[in-house]
Formats: sequence, C-alpha cells, structure tokens
Amino acid sequence: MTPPSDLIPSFDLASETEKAIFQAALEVFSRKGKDGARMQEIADQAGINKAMLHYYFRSKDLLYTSVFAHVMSSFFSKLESVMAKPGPFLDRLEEMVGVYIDMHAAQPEVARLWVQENLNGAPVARQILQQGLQTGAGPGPHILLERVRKAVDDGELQPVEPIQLMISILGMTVMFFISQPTMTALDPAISADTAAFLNRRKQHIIQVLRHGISQ
Amino acid sequence: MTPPSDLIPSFDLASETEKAIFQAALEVFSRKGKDGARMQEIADQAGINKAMLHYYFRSKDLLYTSVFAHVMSSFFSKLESVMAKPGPFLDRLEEMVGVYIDMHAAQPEVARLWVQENLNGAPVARQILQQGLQTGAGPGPHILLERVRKAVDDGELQPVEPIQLMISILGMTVMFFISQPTMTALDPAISADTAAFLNRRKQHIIQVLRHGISQ
DNA sequence: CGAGCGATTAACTAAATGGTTGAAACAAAT
DNA sequence: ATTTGTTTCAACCATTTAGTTAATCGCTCG
Repeated sequence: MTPPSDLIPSFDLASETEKAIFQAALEVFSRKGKDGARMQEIADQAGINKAMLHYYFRSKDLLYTSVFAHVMSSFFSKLESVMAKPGPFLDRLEEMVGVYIDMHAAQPEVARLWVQENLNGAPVARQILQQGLQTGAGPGPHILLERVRKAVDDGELQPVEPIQLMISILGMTVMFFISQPTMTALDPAISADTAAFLNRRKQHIIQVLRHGISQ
Repeated sequence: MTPPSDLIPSFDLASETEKAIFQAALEVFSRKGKDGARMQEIADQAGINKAMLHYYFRSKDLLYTSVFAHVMSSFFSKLESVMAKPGPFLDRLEEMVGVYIDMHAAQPEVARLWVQENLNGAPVARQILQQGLQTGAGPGPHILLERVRKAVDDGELQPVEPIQLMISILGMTVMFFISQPTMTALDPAISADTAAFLNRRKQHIIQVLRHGISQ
C-alpha cells in the first residue's frame, strides 16, 4: 500500500494509517484540546479502530506530544526560512504575512492547536523545549525579534519594541482562524468566498503595518 | 451572609457560593474548554462540594452556558457604551483599545473562554444567539462595524473593510492574553512588570493603527 | 426550645473513557 | 505450504466522570 515515496533515508516512514491518525488527532486536539479530546473520536475521524492509536503512539499523552512537536517544528522552520532572506524588512514582512496566512488557510488546525496549548498553560510546549534536542528546532521566533531590532537600528522602521510588533503581526494574521465562527456570523461575505477574503486580509494587514489607517 | 447590597429588584441575588462557583467555572472552562473541564476541578477551585455545582446549576452544560452567556453580554455592553460615545473615530478607537486591554488584564479568562468556544465551533454561542431573548444583548459588535463604515464615509479613515479592521483590533488587543505563556517565555521583561508591558502595548497598538511602522 | 427549610456533604451509581489483550487477517519470504 | 512478521480488530478491564441521593448542618421564626 505505502510505496516508499522517496529514498531519503531519514525519518518518517509513516504508513497511510499513521498519517490518517496524525491528521485526525490534529483536528480533534485543535478543537477540543488535549483533555477534551476523546481517543474514540480520533479513531472514528481516522476511520480506524481505537486500538490502532495505541499501536502507533503508545498513549494519549504521547500522541498529543508527537502531533504538537511535529507541527510546531515544521511551522517554525518555514517561518525562519522566510525571515532569513535578505532585502528590506518591510518586504520580508509582506512576504511573511502572505506565507503565514496561506499556511493557516491550508491547515488552520495548527494555529488552533497552538492556541489550545497556550490556553492550557503550555505545559507540553515547555516540556518539549526543555528536552531541547527536538528536531533541531533552532532559534524559531527569535529570528524575527532579531530582525526587527536590526531594522529599527538601521532606521528602516520607527522605534518599535520587537515583541510588541511580533504580537501584533501574530494577532492580525492568526486571529481570524481562531475566531472564524464568530466572524463568519458577523459577515456572511466571508464564507461566500473565503479565498478572496483572505487575499483582502493580506492587503489590509500590510496596509495597516505600513501606514496605519488614519487619513 | 449575603447582605442585600442594593435594593435593585432585578436579577442576580447570587449567594457567595454561587459567585465562587461562577468564578471557578470561568477559570477552568477558559483553560480546558467545555469538554476538557472536570466538574470536580471546578468544585475544588471553588472550595466546595461537587454536589453544589448541580444544586445551583443543574448540569455541566447549563453551567457552561450560563457562564458563557453572562460573561459575553457583560463584555459586549461595555464595548457598546464606549463605541457609542461621540467624537473623532480614532479617539474612540484609542479609548476602546485602552478599555479593552484593561478589561482583559483584569479578567483574562473572558477572552480565553470566548476563544475556546470559537475553537470548538461556537455551538453554544449559536444556541444563545438563536434564543435571542438573552439579556437584551443588543447589537453588540455591529456597532463597531457601523461606526467604521461611517468614519470611512466621512473621510476620517482611509478606505477600510470594517470586518478587516475589527479582526485586526481584536487580534492585536487579545492575542497577548491568549498566548501569554509563549510570549513570556520569549521575553522575560513581560512577567517582570506586566502592567508596564500592557501600557506599552496600548501605545504600540495606537501607533500602528494611526501611522503604521514604516519610517 | 423545636419545627421548618434552604444549604451542604459523603457516599453512591451508571455511563464513558483510556488502555490492554489475544486472536485473526494479511503480506512477504522461505 | 509454512513460516514470520506486521497490521487490524472485537471484546475486555480498571479508572474516571457527570450526576444522584439521603442524611445532616445551621439558621430563622413561632
């Protein structure tokens, strides 16, 4: 069933079922949180028997940790690669906003899972970070912070506290995916054509970041 | 024990225990979500016997719905009263950002509960809205949307899609309270003096909204 | 005092949940 | 065909969980 898609010898010889479990777990955990999720629901969503969950991942805790760690490191590395590029900071920022929104549009569960973890006090995130060795996750968001500091020093930006800007960018890009039910209830145009809405969203964020909204 | 604090005949003769339950439920639900929360944990946090939860609120569902509905309507009414005031839109906005952040600083659980509900697909919020009759909740966020439309028409703002601006404001003000563990891990200065950080946050948001960050 | 009544509690129940197991199905190798 | 190893599953177990109950506390009022 599972053709060895490429010959890269590294990790992840994931079988179809393993991938199905992974995706189902991501969806359920991101909606209900670690404690709210039910193993049976994950199994149903993956279309497999509950025993398989424990066959591939030993326990609920391990399943959650695996999903969270994997998903975060893949997101971070993408982020880094964008921010590491050279060029004017605001252009980098513009690309980052675009990429970030596209990533979340393709997989909104990732942001939701990250929020769930934070609402819960981020115990698993802490544990992963302390083990450290994880996937060589590297500097992660620190790159963005450093880049902002440099841009301010170089006079590219008005003086801005890096962490403040980071929270603002994160908030503007991610908030929609976190509050989608409320927002679509407020404005039906969103669900009518979500892709178009998200394109307008990118432009809006860039506009605000560059020039603000005052006339 | 519970002195009839004022003679307003309306609702809410809540006893001390009822208030304790309410607050404890808010805290636990906001961390774990409706399904993740345990009635025992709520009881422990409130310092009472678990049976009292069912004595005052009949079931877990009813407790959650009560807490969510109450908390949302009180937040909305505050919001409305700020936006309804006259004066230049950007001044209103500035006041709103300040009030909003202060409210969340005083009770971060409210935003967290709202996010939990949204992550879960907002079934309870929907149900409450359909019943409608609830607390005369009124127009709620629509006031903000209308106000933005008017400000654009009057030439006070650059052309902005109201819902986009609303998401941006919400994102910038609320995101910190949702992602506090991650943010404090990234910048220890935050936990050193959170009040000062939040004041800088207000100024930053206003700066971005008014003029953006480009030099 | 003591009858009445709301508030409170420990002990209990039925159902749901995380996790286990032993056997069966399946595939590839010998 | 037999073996060997992996994948899959139904049935099962122990614990946890929402919800109940019946008894008790503590107050107020006659």
